[in-house]
Amino acid sequence: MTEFEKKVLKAVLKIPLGKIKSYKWVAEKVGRPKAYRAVANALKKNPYCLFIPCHRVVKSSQQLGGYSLGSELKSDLINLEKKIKDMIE
DNA sequence: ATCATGACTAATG
DNA sequence: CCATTAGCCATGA
Repeated sequence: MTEFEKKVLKAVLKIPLGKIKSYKWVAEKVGRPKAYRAVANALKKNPYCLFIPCHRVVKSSQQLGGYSLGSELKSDLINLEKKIKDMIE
């Protein structure tokens, strides 16, 4: 595991329930505003889906990006979390 | 050191 | 809205 990857994962862990952030946002968070592409690589390499909410990371245009376990699952998870959030509030 | 590879982005036609 | 283009960067071979 490289330092860069750790930083990325840490940043992703901070994304709150029901919210989504862009790859660019993560890149800036780790101090490398232009490494959004590398960020995508890191997420792809570390499918710790149970602990790292990588499904909350989408494209900058709010468009659903990719997902190692299938983009449909990704959107499902996003909607699910949204419901959970509303339910709790 | 060099090269190819993306879950990308922004700009342009 | 869709296609193309150039820029960008960590990572592995």
